Amino acid sequence: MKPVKEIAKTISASGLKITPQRIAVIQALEKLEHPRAEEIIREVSEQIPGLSPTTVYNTLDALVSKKIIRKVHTEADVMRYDAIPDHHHHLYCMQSDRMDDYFDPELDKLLEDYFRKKNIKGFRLKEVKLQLMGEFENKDKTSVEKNA
Amino acid sequence: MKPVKEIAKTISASGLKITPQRIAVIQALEKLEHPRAEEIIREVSEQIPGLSPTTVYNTLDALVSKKIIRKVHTEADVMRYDAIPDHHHHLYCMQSDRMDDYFDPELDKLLEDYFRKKNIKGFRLKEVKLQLMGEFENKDKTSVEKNA
DNA sequence: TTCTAACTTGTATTTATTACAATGTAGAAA
DNA sequence: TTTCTACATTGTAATAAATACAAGTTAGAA
Repeated sequence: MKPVKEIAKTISASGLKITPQRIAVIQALEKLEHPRAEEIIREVSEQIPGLSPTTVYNTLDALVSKKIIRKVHTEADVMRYDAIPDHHHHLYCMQSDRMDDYFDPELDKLLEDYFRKKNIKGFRLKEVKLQLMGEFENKDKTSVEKNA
Repeated sequence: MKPVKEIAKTISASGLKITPQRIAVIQALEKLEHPRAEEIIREVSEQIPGLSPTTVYNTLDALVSKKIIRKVHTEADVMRYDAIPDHHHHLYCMQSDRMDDYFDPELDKLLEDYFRKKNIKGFRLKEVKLQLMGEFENKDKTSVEKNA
């Protein structure tokens, strides 16, 4: 676990104020593995009785905006559905929340070859999904179609 | 848009019963782009007044389990956080909801080269995130560490 | 045509997250 | 060190996505 001093420095360097809550949140983030907010709240509450869940949400948002931590696995907080069951990836723009399909058999082949050679210890790989994060160059939904 | 007949056949072939609600949900899925449940509910409600949101959720779950459609962008419905701001990917097991970090500079290099050559029309790519879906071979959290 | 498992509905809950007003405090400036 | 204020925290309440469940309905097999 990182020393408190170092954590404090990181917080301070980003322009945020150092508070016991923030330090504890970062410590929890390091101790737990990809925790959800609720787990962090539970963990931090042990050290800081009377902690408000709102504080944890605020803190997480603040840390994310300063790029000290990341949100993972999803950018939007809701489930989305896809009518196309064939294997494909997604282009996604966080600003607009727009998502387009991306087909690229050449890339799939490349990845397949790569992971056939590379063995990930302790993990049986079944499927590789890519999220291509970026920005769409115009608003027209049909402009990026089946990206060949 | 696919003809109703074909949609009906797909539903039937999977062992599910053909209902107006299910056909309308699939049509909505094709019309809308990666809709969230709420958008589907709104769309389908126009054709089927008195539609229950529960039906849409049930239908989506049924279609997903039959692999007629997919859930995208997230498998769990909650936000998760990551203390490591460095670029890395994730190993994820849907069954256990376990997620591990995955570092692979060689792969990143490969992808960087690939996308430098390949220009995605209408999209300015900023970051490539991989979700490696599969199963962990044992329950020990520390067994898959910094996967070299 | 009958019958039953499968499906839909509607209400009530649960749970994650956000809004907001009041209070408290970190840390810059005096 | 003390003061001061913008930034943080708290707590309550509201919102919204998703689920549970009991009751009624229907697809489609027999």
